[in-house]
Amino acid sequence: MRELLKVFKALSDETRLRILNLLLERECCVCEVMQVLGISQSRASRNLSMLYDAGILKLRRVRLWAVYSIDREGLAEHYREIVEAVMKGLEHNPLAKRDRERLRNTERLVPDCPVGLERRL
Amino acid sequence: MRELLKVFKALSDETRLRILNLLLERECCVCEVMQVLGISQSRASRNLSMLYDAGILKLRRVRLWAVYSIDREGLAEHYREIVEAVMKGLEHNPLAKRDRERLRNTERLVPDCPVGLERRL
DNA sequence: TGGTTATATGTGCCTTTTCGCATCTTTGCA
DNA sequence: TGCAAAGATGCGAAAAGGCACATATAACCA
Repeated sequence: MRELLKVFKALSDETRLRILNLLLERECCVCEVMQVLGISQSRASRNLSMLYDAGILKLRRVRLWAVYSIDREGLAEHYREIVEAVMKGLEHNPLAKRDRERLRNTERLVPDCPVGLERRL
Repeated sequence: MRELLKVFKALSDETRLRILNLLLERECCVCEVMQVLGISQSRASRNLSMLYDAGILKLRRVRLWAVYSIDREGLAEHYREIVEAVMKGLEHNPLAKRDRERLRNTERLVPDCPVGLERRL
């Protein structure tokens, strides 16, 4: 019960749904999330942590970066279905579409250098 | 996005997960929920309303009773999958099992008379 | 070693959620 | 018509959640 609750609580926040929406496209580091969504660094970091603590994300460290992605292998099957439901639910949402587009227009930060990211956004 | 958020918010509360757990067994009226879970009338009513407002439940009125059940037909497919995930997630949970058992030991209230319910609980 | 960058976290403030209690509404029945 | 039972709801208090800001930590590099 506690585990299930943690997952649902993790998913009942707009910021975190927007983050998950990005990660459904591809893995992201904290600063990509923060810049694509236009939110503060602490906000991005903390919300990613919450999704991580709920077991939805996994973390890979590359040099200075913390690269988060959806933990499809680690997730129990029924949780994976919940994540799929998020994808379907956000497929046609305008804000989610815009976020995905902004992410696509952002050059990969990891494992390469973030030079110039500021300028592009 | 708002719709999805509403569903997840509806599911991120222990009381409401316990209610959903009961309704996965069978339809219930407010006073059954309240007595099986051992919670106040206003709490049962309000939490059922929240699940209803999120589109997860449907309502049928029988005489004085408000009989709630999971709205499997009305739910979009991906939401139905979320509800299934709740079922799988609570299958082996001790509290959820105990609740289901208490519900099974409760004689149907609707459409018959609730006489003696107090005594049995 | 010292500075820079990416991320994590402590703190305080504000908003939202949840609940009990009391009250109101509706329905059914005498 | 009047009473009783089931459910809904207004309200205030307590708890939980989310954020910005400041600061800490850790990795990398000159």
